[in-house]
Amino acid sequence: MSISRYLGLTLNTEYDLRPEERPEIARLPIFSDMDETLRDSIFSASLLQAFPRQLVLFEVGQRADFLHILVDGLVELFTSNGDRDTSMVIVTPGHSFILAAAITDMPYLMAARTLSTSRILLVPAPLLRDTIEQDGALNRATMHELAWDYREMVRALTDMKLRQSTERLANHLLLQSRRLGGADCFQLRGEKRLLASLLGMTPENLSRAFGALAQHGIRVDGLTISITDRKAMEGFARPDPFFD
Amino acid sequence: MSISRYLGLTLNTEYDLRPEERPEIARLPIFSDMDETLRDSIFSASLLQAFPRQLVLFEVGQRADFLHILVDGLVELFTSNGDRDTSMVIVTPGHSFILAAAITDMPYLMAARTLSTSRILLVPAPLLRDTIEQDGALNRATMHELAWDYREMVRALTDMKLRQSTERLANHLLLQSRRLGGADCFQLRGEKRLLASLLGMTPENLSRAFGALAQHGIRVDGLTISITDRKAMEGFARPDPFFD
DNA sequence: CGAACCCTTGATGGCGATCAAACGCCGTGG
DNA sequence: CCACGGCGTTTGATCGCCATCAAGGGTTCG
Repeated sequence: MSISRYLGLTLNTEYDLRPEERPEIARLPIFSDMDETLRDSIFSASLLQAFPRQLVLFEVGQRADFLHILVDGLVELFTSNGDRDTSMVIVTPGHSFILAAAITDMPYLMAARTLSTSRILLVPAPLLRDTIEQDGALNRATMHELAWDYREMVRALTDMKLRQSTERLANHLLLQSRRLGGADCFQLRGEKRLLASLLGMTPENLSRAFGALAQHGIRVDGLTISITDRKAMEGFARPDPFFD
Repeated sequence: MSISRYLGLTLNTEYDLRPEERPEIARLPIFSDMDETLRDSIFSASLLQAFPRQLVLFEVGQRADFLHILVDGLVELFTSNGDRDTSMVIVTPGHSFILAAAITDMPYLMAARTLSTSRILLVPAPLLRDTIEQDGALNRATMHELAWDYREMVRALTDMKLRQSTERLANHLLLQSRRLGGADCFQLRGEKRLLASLLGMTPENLSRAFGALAQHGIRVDGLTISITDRKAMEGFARPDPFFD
């Protein structure tokens, strides 16, 4: 099976997983606890591919022939409605994507594009489904990842339904800070227009929302965010203790 | 283990699963293909409970001790933000709910209440997790249900981000019609205010949206919906071929 | 019969989208 | 090296969708 044919183009960055690369991939959460023999058989049938930035990996509606696992780089999952489109998830290294489609053998509900140069492991979906049934650890890991993705979607939907845009931004920033161990200063990954789309707003309003948060303990300089008054920030954002 | 203690109240409708009820439950999609011995051991440890309508089953943040499976009735999953709340999912008979929380052993992200008198099977979460690892069919069924729930969430989120309220209503009605085999006339389940909350709008605007759809081939009489001009309806709603 | 409660309809206001223009940054090409 | 053009961001002005507030009609239930 050729990935080039699957993608409809030829890239010289396509190759089978090399032996020296396997340990790095094997440490990913989804594979780390599984049986070594089965893991090797998955790796032998998988392909590690490097993609340039801004490349569309697949479109909505295609069949999910491969589970995608982002080894490094950055990937955006997005959907469109004809005229308008919106980004749904930002995939960070070490995470799989379109797991639900690969497991149920159904068409993608989201399209994917690389935001930066990315290396992606492509695991044939039928092999994944077979191996899941033979290996309890892989099974658990897959289930957990899927459950986690589900919870992220629940959170994004409640965010969209219950909060207005500036509150969404505030909570997003607090969450980013928390994920970096409570850092008061950090960098946004990617352009602001991407963040705007992720939060369900326009770039113009994101800009205004950043301005409004200056009153609540946030300073912005380009892509670097500083939380100057965490108390004020939390008072404005009212993060949910179970979600955020 | 007492469900009454778990719920913090005593109801005379609590009992272990009776032998004559097992065949009915065993036909549910999640159990239908699994090993009979394991299924019986699950049933022996589970409880079938009847709840009156408008009862809150659990709140956000509680630990997921049981997987819930709705045998009959109607259940709403909802979240709140302190002052405001919104309904996230309507659970119909034959489906499990809070599967993600039960599998990952994490707190509920959504609360649940019965919309009508409901019978619910309560499966201890640890037993579920153990049995999933022993039974491939249950494993597959669980994974599929979880993946399906995920896809429903993706759909709801894109709906909220890309469409305005009247379009969401129109597509919801078309989808209901499709799920009933293309019926041109059907009944809404539950009150309209519930539908409004599910679609992320106020009851007032839902009413106005129904009025606006009169121009596009919809007639409403109480809870009965008639699609009088399907072409016009689809022209207005522009359903996505992969989502809707 | 009255009291809730839901649904509807109208009036008003606010949040956020759209349109428009200017600024800064960075690439290329003269 | 500088001029130019493209693109992302910012800021301002305006418009539209939708929430809110308010009131009236219908139904259900005590």
